[in-house]
Formats: sequence, C-alpha cells, structure tokens
Amino acid sequence: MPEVKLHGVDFKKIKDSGQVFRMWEPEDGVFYINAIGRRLKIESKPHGVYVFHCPDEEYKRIWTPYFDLDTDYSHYLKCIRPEDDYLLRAVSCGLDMKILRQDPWETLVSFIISQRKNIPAIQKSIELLSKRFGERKDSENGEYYAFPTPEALANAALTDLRACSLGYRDEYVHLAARSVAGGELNLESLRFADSAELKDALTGLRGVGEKVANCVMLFGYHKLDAFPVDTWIRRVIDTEYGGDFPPESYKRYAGVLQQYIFYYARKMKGR
DNA sequence: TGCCAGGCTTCAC
DNA sequence: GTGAAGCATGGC
Repeated sequence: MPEVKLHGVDFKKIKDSGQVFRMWEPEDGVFYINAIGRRLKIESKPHGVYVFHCPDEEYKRIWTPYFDLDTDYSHYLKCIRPEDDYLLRAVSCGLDMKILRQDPWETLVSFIISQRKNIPAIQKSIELLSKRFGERKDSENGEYYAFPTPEALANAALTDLRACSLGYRDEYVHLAARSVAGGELNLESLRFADSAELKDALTGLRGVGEKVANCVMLFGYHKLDAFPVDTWIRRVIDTEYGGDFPPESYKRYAGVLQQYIFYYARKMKGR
C-alpha cells in the first residue's frame, strides 16, 4: 500500500471542484472515489503524506495519471497577467487543484446530466443511475456500483432512466448510450483527435452543446484549452472582465484557469 | 415558496 | 447569427 509524500495536490479541493461527482469525504482527511471501474480510499497523514489503499502498481499506473500527480501546475500559471487581480485571487484560493483524467464515457454522461442541475442533484442522479444499471463490485475499500456501461444504458427502458431523476435528459443519455454501444461514436479513438475534431464529434450528440462538450474535453480528454462557460463563469466574465474572456495569451491553458475561477466564484458565494 | 442550477433544442426574426 | 421560450427536477 503506497504511502507517499505529495506536493501541489489538495484532494478536498478536487472533491469540491465540480469536475468529479463520485468522490466524497466521510471523515476529515479520508477520501473515497469511485472511478474507472475501481474504488479508492485515500487517507491523509501529517506533513503532506497520503496513504493510497491500493497496490503500488495501481497507484503508479492508474491513480498518478488520473489525479495528474506528476504535473507541476505553476507552469500553467505563468501566462497570468500581473494586473489580473481577480484571476490571481482565484488561483490563490484554488491552489493545488488538479484537472483529472476521467473516463470519457462517464464524463460525457455526467455532464449531459449536469445541465440545469446543481451539484448535489447531479451527484444524486449519478448514484441512482449507478445503483440501478452499474455492476455491483467488491473491493478492499468496500462494495460499490461501477458507473454503467454504454450497453447497460442503451438497453435500459426510458422510464427506468427517468426514475433516476434525469428529467428531460433521459432521452439524451439514452441516445448517447446507443450511439457509443452501437459503435457510431468511438470515444476511445477520439483520444487521438485534436480539439476541433473532438468537439465536432461530441456536439453531434443530441443534448450536447458547447458547454457540455468543453467539460468532456477538459475532464475526460485532458484538453486544457477547452473552456466551459456555465452560469458561474458567465457571471464572472460579465462582472469582472467586461464580457470578454479568455484573452489570447490565456487560451492554451484556459481550461485550467477556468477551473480556478469556477471554484473561487462558488466559494465566494457560499461565504 | 420562489429562484436557480457546470444548458440545450426549437423557433421566430 | 441572435434572442427568447420551454424544458423536469431538486437544492437552498
């Protein structure tokens, strides 16, 4: 069981970042996450040490890239203009945030569901969906339900999907599942596509517009230039940047910067 | 109790 | 291309 000293990662902020919906903290400093067909427990110890409840090999091969642990984010922040007070405050508030490398399918469905829902409601829908259609699994970190496969959701009755509080999005999820299960949309081969091609493929799905596509690109394909604009980001752009963001020099890592802004904007509202 | 939520589709213009 | 209405449901 790997016990590692980590710098530049804050799992509490990741849990609260709105990019991942199956991560929770049942007691202070203890995190669980259901992702990529696994359940992981992470325990924080003093002095930046974390215990990952999994084999060493899995930590290196799966979770290091998943949490992007080997990347130094200070590199992404060098483009920030010194006079951009708002962004500097946002970055300082969200320091040690990470952009995860989530499973594209789970990310796609999660963000289709996310439209016009708040985060607790999204989490609830995803848990209902997993319980009803996901495979029940046993792990050293407890029993859980894996995220449903495309086939499982493609074969589901629309009324059963609706029972997971999907609302009008039931049809969107069903169509996306049928498209992936039927091979018309190959999410794996899209890993090799550039951002423009990827966005075209995603927005070709019913119920996937600009915003959801950008979330899938950023959180499922690690396209750091993808810039999702939701109601929170829209408000900040309008009130802090006169309606125009990101500037050209920010565009390469706009998705990373966006994540700090999203986290900061929500944090400030909650105060 | 009303407003809002990590929006999208449709339709008018 | 832009703008507004309608959409199911639940959290706060």
